[in-house]
Amino acid sequence: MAEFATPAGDGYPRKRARTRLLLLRAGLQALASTGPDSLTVAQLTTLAGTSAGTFYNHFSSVSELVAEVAEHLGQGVEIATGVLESIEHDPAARVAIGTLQLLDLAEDDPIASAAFVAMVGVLPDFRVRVRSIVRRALEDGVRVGRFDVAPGEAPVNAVLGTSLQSMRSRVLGESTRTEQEAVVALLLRMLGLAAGDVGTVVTRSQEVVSAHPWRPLLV
Amino acid sequence: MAEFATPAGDGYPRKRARTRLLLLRAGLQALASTGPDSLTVAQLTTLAGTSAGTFYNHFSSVSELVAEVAEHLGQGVEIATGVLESIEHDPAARVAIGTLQLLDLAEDDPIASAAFVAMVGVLPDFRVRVRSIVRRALEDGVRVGRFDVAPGEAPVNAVLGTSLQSMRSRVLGESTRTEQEAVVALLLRMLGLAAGDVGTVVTRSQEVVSAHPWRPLLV
Amino acid sequence: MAEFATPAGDGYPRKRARTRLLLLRAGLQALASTGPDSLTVAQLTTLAGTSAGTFYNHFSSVSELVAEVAEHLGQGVEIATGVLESIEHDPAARVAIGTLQLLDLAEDDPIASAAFVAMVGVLPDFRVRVRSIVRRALEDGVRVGRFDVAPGEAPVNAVLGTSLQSMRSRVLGESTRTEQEAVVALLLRMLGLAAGDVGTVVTRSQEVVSAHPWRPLLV
Amino acid sequence: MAEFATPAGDGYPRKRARTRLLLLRAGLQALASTGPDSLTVAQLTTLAGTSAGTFYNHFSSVSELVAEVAEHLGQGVEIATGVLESIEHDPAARVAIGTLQLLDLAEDDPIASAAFVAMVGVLPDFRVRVRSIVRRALEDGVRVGRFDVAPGEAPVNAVLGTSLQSMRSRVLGESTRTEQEAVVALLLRMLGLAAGDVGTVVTRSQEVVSAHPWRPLLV
DNA sequence: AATGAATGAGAGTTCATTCAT
DNA sequence: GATGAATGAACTCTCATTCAT
Repeated sequence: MAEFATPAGDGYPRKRARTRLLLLRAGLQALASTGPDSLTVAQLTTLAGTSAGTFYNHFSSVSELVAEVAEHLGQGVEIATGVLESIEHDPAARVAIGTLQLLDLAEDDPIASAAFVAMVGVLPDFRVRVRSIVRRALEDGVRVGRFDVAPGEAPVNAVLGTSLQSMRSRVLGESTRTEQEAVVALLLRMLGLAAGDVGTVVTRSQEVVSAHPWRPLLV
Repeated sequence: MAEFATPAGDGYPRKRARTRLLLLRAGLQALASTGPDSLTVAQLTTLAGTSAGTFYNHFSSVSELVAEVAEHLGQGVEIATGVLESIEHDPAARVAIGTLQLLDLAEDDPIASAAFVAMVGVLPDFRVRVRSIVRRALEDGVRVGRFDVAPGEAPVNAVLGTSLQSMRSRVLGESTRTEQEAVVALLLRMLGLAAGDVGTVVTRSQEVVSAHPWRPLLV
Repeated sequence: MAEFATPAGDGYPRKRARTRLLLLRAGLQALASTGPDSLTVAQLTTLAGTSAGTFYNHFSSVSELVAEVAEHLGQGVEIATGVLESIEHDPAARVAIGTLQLLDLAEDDPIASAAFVAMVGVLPDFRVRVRSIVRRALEDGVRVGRFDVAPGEAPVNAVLGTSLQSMRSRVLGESTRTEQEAVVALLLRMLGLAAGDVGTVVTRSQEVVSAHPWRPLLV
Repeated sequence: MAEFATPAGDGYPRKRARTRLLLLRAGLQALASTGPDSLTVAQLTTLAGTSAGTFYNHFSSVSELVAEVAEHLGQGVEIATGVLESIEHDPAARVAIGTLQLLDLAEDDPIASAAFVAMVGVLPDFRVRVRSIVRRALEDGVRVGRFDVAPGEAPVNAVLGTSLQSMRSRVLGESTRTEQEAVVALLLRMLGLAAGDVGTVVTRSQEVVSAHPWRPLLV
């Protein structure tokens, strides 16, 4: 599953931080299978191997922990986006790469994937954040003439909905890994990328993803 | 919101049936804002204007009620699909019409829409049912040469994900009614419908939907 | 199980009485396995094949029904005692016969037996009634010189306790039918019956019981 | 009433153990007046002065608590039996002493007595345990020639039934303390102890009981 | 007379939260 | 800082009881 890096350093602060991380990881794991409202403190502390009292030493409520998990994940996505923008200037490829990274995540870390999908569906802040990233990528694509879509939420919903549904489908075992390329090709065609470019972009994006896999590693 | 028709007839059975419907309606309404696992009997009975004891006269658990709501809704979708198949032979138009009906629902009955979206996301049986309908429509389109997609789950996920995300987006107030056509146009382009046909199909589908609005009215 | 005789006659009163009997029988049956406090209306009406409303047409509460069952049973025991006094003048034999009748009941009608034992343990009125019968028999035996015990509750408790415990033991399958005679012989020895008379009394009592089996048949 | 010793020691474990004991004591007390199936958590926690949540911190259900009370009591009886065997070698005296101890309990701790009687009547495991003790004592008496009864359940039922009924009778105020000796004398005569020995055994047993009173003190 | 739908009080059980250790 | 015992509110479910049919 997604990992929260254990902080280095020593002494008390280090132990405290470690416990906090254990709880955040537990939160991510729990969110994979349980809606944020059904999450219980007992569930979290069992997964984290700590006690109820300790939980409240770190968070004042479950929803606070959930918010923090979302914050970490949101930052992770934005950081990855920043990296992507610095290494790939073609917006079409960026969309393809981002999508492929998400689909890869569904392969390699079903727990983090399920949590990610659920959070987009349910946490308004997280949802806004992810949508903004998608929207910006599409606008870039239109601006440089790679995409042909009217401004608005329609293509955002299409890209986001397709990606999330494909992730969920993979996590649930409905679809197979081999369909990843097909999904990306459909998205590019939908966005109006010239038909002759679709194959090229997909292929190149695959390579980039191999070199830059993404994991929602949260500190 | 979606309506459950009040049964005619008289005497005890009628009263019993009416109460049951009040509870089912309450269930649909509650599912719009609360995950199926967070639903409480108190919530349902408050919405339905009955008492806890009465709830258990009709259902043995909340999840039984949820299953029944899902069953009703699933049947409603299938019936609507049957009607659609009988009045429209172009699979591309059928996909467009179905999508428009869902987007219209998001306008006219946000509660039923939200519940519908949540249920596809969370209830396995319901999910399978809806996916089957989508898959069949796409296969029809490919068979008659209107769509150009490889078999598999990728296009199912794309169509379903886009539609659901658009519905949710509309319910949440993120997007506007005027983007409905854009969504459908994107879907048709994604499925490989000849570019010149997209506009025609969208326009005609709009007309059909005006004449045949859909409401998940459950008996 | 113990039977409540269905009243003859016709018209409504007859039907009403029949329903009442069905409920009383259900009560007896239920008391065999459930303490009077754990008895539920639903249990009774299910056993009786009627509805909750009907129950309240006949009894104002479960405890009223229980009291009525006890009253019936108490009268039944007293009637049987009267019969016994008229056909057998030896008090020792009367004690033996009464005990054997109870032990036979444990064979032939475990349900009525279990209910009987439970009721003596738990319903004060019923308990008093049964104890009085035992006490009178013992006093008679002392008066005519068959028994040799001091007045008081000690022998009443011994006879009653031994009989009830033997019944329960038989109902639970702990002991066998063949031990009936042994129980009676122990009782007679305990009460001080001349050793040489025990065998004779037991044997003769067996014969009487064969000719006069007892069933707590309640009208 | 019977006492559960408060554990010494300190810190958390001690408090936890104390609460547990409060609940067990409450269980014993409640069992004196209520059948095990009618016991409620509210009843127990009121008696124990704790809250419902606390109850479930210690027991997963009422029946688990009941089982534990029975286990404690059963062990108490067995320990007392062991002591008795070590201090008194005459089986007839042992039976007399055991009975007297129970009858004394009815004087001194009506609550524990009532619970004891109810438990023998209703809890299979407890019942088996107590019967075994009685059976063993009787077999010993037969083996050494003090008792004259045929093997089987009949004398077990007689001794147990008489003792329990006498206890109950005393608890209910039907009989008096002065009848204790009479009960024991009846039992010894019933078991076939030589008539001339009965008085001696009773007298000596009284003395032993005075020196070794029994209380089902449970740790 | 019988029925069974509705009711709400109460029982069992869980869970967030506090606090002494 | 971590622990886990205690708490009570909230939830699920049952059941006695009423009443319109």
